[in-house]
Amino acid sequence: MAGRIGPMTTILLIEDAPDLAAVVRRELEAEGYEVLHAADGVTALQLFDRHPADLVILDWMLPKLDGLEVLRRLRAASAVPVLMLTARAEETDRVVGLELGADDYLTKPFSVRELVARIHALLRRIQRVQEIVAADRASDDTPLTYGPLRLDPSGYRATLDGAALDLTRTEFDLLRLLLRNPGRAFSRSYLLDTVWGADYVTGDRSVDNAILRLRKKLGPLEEVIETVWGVGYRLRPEMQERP
Amino acid sequence: MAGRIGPMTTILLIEDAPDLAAVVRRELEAEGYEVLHAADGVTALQLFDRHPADLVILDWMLPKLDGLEVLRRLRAASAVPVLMLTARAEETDRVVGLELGADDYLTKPFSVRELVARIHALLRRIQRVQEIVAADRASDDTPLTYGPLRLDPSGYRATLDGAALDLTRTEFDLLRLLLRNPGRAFSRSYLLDTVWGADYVTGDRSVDNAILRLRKKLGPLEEVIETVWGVGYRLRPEMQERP
DNA sequence: GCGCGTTGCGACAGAAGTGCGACAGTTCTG
DNA sequence: CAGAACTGTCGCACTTCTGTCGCAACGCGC
Repeated sequence: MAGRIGPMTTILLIEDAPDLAAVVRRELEAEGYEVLHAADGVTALQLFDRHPADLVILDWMLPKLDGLEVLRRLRAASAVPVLMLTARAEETDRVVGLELGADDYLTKPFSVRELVARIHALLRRIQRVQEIVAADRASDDTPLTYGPLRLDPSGYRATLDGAALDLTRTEFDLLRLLLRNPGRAFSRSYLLDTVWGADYVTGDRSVDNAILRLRKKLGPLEEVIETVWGVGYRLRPEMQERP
Repeated sequence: MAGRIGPMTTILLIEDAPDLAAVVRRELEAEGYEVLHAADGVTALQLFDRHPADLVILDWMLPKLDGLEVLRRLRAASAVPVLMLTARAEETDRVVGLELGADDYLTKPFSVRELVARIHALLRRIQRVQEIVAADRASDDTPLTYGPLRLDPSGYRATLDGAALDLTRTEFDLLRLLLRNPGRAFSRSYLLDTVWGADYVTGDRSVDNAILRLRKKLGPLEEVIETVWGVGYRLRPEMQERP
């Protein structure tokens, strides 16, 4: 098991079956997580309100408020990563769950080891995003250039061939992220997490549109934002100068 | 189905009924597994100590040490996947077993066919967990090379002799997996689990076709993806340079 | 050599992903 | 408070991808 750093990671477990809940709790605590437990949806939401967790494990079938509704309400206020537990019979439903913003799901019966592995992976993913965001926010007032394009983060100003480019904040942030990582492909969800913010909830198509609008403003340079089919977008790597 | 890859997968069968044990053993061996058998709990633990198996089939009712106790002691030392056989269908027993870390259950009487299916599923699931953990450890943005071939995972970009290779996401993922493990043979089901995703349902021929398309795009390099007859595919190990 | 299971491969249709215009709700601005 | 700017959603067309199918070719055991 890995040692935790800083404040303990808190996991909210929403599960009505006492036995299963006990198993999972013990296992997670053994892994060094702090575990909060709620046996029904209403309690869960109240609990989350008072103690925001870093991750939520959510059973699909719940008394009072079913998992789907809990997810919906959670998502109304927070972008906390959610792992859903579903029974095999509800196969089709899990699609709905994912669409509503669950980050992962596990089908019962599952092995606790798998649950733990997925939680690790999920938290790691989140953490990575937060690090990027932090690094992105911090420092870096250095102007960025890409061909005739110039971005001045400190003044939130962009110019193309010396002429001012009128970018909105979203467009600017998006372009800045791309310019900082030329050649790297970003998925839509990644962009949502970093540019829009980890607790902003919206659909994938927002990214499409932001890209669309950004491309338009870039005019002849629009093609430097490449579409990576099935993945996301990428800034075409600046080629080496040569005679 | 397809044969096994690499070193043989070993299954420890803990079952006191001789007839049942014989049937199961025969069936599993026909599937290409190596089967160790113990008729009671004490023998089983000793055996496991000397020959760690890849999976354990554990009968609930056993002489000397009952299944639960065996499971408990197994778990004290190992995370080996365990499939329990129980005559009782009651939920409570399942929970107790789950609590102790069994990974799956089968209620007697069961069909051997189902047992085999579940073993396959279980092994695949475990493999997937390891995959998740591994992927989690190595964020792997390191470019991969193989002769004139170059893969940049972070940019989802591939080049051959410096020229861009237009690969699909699936093709890219597939090639990346191969490049990460040159010389290792992958079965179709493994590829389906890792490249396509463990819960994606499709036929084996999808893999064939993906390989076909990938080979085409590789042009003169197509032959580096070797067919391992009756098993799957493999990237031909890169040979040492020589004049 | 024969038969059987496996693989290669082209064709095709359906699925999935994307570009883009239009619109409406929200926020900003004067 | 009205108008402008911004941004998320939706719908549609279009492109690209990919699973399936049928048949041919191949490998392997007998």
